[in-house]
Amino acid sequence: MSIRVRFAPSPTGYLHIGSARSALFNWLYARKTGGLFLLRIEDTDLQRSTEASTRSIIEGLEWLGLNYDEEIVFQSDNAPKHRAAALKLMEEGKAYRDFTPKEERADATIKEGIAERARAQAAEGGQDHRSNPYRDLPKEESDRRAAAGEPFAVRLKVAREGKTHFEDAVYGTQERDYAEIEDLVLLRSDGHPLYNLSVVLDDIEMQITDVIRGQDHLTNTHKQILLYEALGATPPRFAHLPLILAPNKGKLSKRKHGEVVSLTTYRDRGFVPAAFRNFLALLGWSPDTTQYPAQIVSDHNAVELNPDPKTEIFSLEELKSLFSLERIHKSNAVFNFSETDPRQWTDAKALWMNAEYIRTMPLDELTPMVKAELRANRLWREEYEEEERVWFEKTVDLIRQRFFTLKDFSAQGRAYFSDDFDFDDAAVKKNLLKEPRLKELLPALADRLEEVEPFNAETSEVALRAFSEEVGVKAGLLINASRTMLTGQSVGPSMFEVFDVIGRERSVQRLRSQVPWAGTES
RNA sequence: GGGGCAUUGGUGUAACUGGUUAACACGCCGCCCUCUCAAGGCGGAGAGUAGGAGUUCAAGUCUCCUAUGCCCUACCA
Repeated sequence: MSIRVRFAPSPTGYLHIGSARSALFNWLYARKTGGLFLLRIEDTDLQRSTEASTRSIIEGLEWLGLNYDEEIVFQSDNAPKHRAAALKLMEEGKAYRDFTPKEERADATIKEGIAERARAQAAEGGQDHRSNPYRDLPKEESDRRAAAGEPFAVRLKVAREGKTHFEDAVYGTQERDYAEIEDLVLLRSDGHPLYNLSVVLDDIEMQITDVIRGQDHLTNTHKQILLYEALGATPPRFAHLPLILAPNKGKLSKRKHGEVVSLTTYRDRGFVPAAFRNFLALLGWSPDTTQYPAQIVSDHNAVELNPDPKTEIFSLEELKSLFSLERIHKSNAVFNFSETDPRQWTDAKALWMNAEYIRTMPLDELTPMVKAELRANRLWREEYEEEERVWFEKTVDLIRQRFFTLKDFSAQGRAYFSDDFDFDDAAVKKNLLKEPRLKELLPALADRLEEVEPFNAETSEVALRAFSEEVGVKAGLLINASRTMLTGQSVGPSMFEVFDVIGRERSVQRLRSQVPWAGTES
């Protein structure tokens, strides 16, 4: 039977990077095995589910390049079936009506409530999960009370003796005594089916063969196994993924950590999808490096692996071919970032990887992203597409070497695409104001450059060096001053390459500008 | 309170069925290159594998205990 896996997020907010990684692992597994990757939106919590979240989840998957097969399943559509299944279990004597009045509890105190109740039970001489008074209520009485309109929840009747077990692809053999599992609620008293029931039923219906999900569901799995058994279905294989934690090893949540946990943040802050995907893949999984530089077959295509055993840069094809459930880790991974240092707003390795992709990826894959970035900042000109395409690509290729995100193209890179750019104060101070003569030297340099023919990196260098010798100043002085005049910054590519790309006309014009000196006269 | 899972430099990870001075990537520091900043090259600091006990000729790898963290324990998902 061919592999069928699913990604089943609940649309109660942005797509969390941990969920994104679950999606990625599912996708990789499906693509590697030639199986199918399905999407199911678990929108059974009507209050919290929003259409906007659903959209953002789909967008996020698309951004990461994780295409799904078949139609999206909305779990809420299946609620009637889930209800019917629960009722059927009841008829078969595998579930029962619980007429205990519903206990209302505030979300905030729920954890305390659980612990408190457990402690109380322990004090009474041990917890007995089979002590529900309605568990063995005669059928006639149960039916009568239900018919009379008394509200009830439906609970699974867990056997008194026995154990559940399953083999987790990551965590190994898992076993749990029935005594430790309560008679879980299948249907709320308002008839609403609950999570464990819905998941199991949907996974059966979608013929899921492998459930790959967060480790937070590891213990829930035992309950689900019980349901598979009650329903007479074969459980799928399970693979639980380690969690992604915050730097303090605590839970990574939007409430506490803000936008770093949201996948869309990475899109909005200039990440290349392939880079972030690559980074996520290495959180909780690592390839079997002993296989390099072997050629592996995936999707029936031979994939040439990067022969460098030290690299952690993997293309999608490489990830697909290298991925295996066996090499997923058991321990949680820390997502390292600083909440106070803006330069470390996200994991340093992710940032490095993004820079690595930006400077090494094929130019024709990068330019569309740069185009989108420039366009969003009104820096894009249609000429870049046609008559100035060569210039555009040359410029992108030049400046990408020291950029970290796509945002840099419109920020630090602004001066290459527009005459309207800002001067960095520190740069002006360091490269221009320190030497008063520059105010006259730079326009003079402009005069020289105007005569150079042709105008390019080599000729501008010759001209500048000759000029510096003539006037008796170090070439570096003029070079650094020029950089600031032409780009507003103190750092950037080799100055002569910059001259070349900015062009004679704009270079000369900017060198003659008095703007940086304006207002500095004492 | 009960149960489950985990624990290798700051972070991500490696280390075949126990076998030389615990490896790599990111980060950090230094040197080289140099017009700046990156990149690149070279080098360095940083863990004796959470702690303890045991098994063994030999333990990061096996066993037990402790600690810590995370998850579950809900008519949430």
